[in-house]
Amino acid sequence: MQKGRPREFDVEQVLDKALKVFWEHGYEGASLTDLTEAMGISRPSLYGAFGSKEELFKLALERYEQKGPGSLYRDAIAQPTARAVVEKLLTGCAMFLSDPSNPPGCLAVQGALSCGEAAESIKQELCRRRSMGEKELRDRFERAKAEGDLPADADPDALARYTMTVAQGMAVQATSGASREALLAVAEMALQAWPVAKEKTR
Amino acid sequence: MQKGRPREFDVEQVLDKALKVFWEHGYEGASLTDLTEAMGISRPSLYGAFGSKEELFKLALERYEQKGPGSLYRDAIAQPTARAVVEKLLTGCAMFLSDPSNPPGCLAVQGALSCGEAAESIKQELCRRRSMGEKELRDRFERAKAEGDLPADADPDALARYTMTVAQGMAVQATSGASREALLAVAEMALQAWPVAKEKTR
DNA sequence: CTATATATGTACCGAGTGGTACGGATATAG
DNA sequence: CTATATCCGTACCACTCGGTACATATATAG
Repeated sequence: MQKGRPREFDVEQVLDKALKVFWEHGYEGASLTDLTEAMGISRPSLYGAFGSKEELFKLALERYEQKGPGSLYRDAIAQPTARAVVEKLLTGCAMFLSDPSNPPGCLAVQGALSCGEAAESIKQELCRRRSMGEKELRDRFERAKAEGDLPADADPDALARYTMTVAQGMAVQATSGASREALLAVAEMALQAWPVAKEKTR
Repeated sequence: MQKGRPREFDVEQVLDKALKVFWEHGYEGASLTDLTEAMGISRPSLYGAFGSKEELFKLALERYEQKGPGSLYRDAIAQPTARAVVEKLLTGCAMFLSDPSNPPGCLAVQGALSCGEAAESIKQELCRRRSMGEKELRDRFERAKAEGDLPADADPDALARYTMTVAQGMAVQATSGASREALLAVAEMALQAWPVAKEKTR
């Protein structure tokens, strides 16, 4: 066992509280006072356990992706067809973004979409994560194209970007108060744009 | 003519500078120091001419909508068919969001998507403006439906929300560095989802 | 000219920011 | 027990935030 006085709080538990605050107010909008009050610990305890506000945010972000988008993307990409991938992803987004047990919207979108100089690195980190998601989709669509599951003239790059655009737009909508039904309707509507494989058109 | 010492700067000119700063860094991310330096005036001059940071932002926002989205929406809604409306709107968004003479992205989306308590009223104001845009679209689509330009089973509400979702997603993409070509491709892709009038399907 | 009204620059305000020094409390190791 | 290591709470740091008091400069009105 560890030497010295043991900490009086559960790290993952207070990290969840911090995540919620960042989720609601973004990186810059969440002050240390907001955070420590929600987490129920003092500032020195926070710094002792997490290092800095920036590191705390990154840990909260990892926890966020682990709980939400991570499994969502994994499940989606595992679907047998490109269309099913997008269907799963967009309906999953609709559900997740409007989950009443979470703040509305997406941390990776609204966490630091625009910010002051101090948060520039956070902004770029979030941007990087979003483009990683886009890349995963693109790779999946490349494969679908090779498997004949997408038309030969399909553009995996454009399809991935379109899908991410809809997902990110849904995040903005959710933050603005859109209902779950509304988001699901958007997901369904977005799917109408999906190209059909050649076998089906012939 | 006005009595007293005349101001030594052009109000609209410095307002444009302020707009640019808000556009790049959002409401909270733009400090008074950032603003006054960009505008080339002192703090008391700023307060004398604009009242407060919040009022300055609202004036900049009006100027923003006047220069950009305002005419864009007007032109789009004036199109003869619902499909043409959306085509005009989304391609217009793609062009505007990636206009190299402006900061990338959309002030109404990224200006205060999430924020601290202090900016809550700004956040809600932007939210209100976005939903006004959505309402304009919905009304236009209602009309299109009545005119037989949209199928009888079309859902103007869902169509408007879908269109706004894509537009807002494009704003996030633009902020993240998406190129003009990429945004135009998204707009084109999004149009594939558009329902065709019954005459054409029969 | 004087009186008045507005703008400007300097220098400042209180409040809040992220972050920490330090002493006392609480655990294990010997 | 003592020694050591870690944690906690108070109280504080320098800095930045949005906003302003005040004296001075510059215009018009009479």
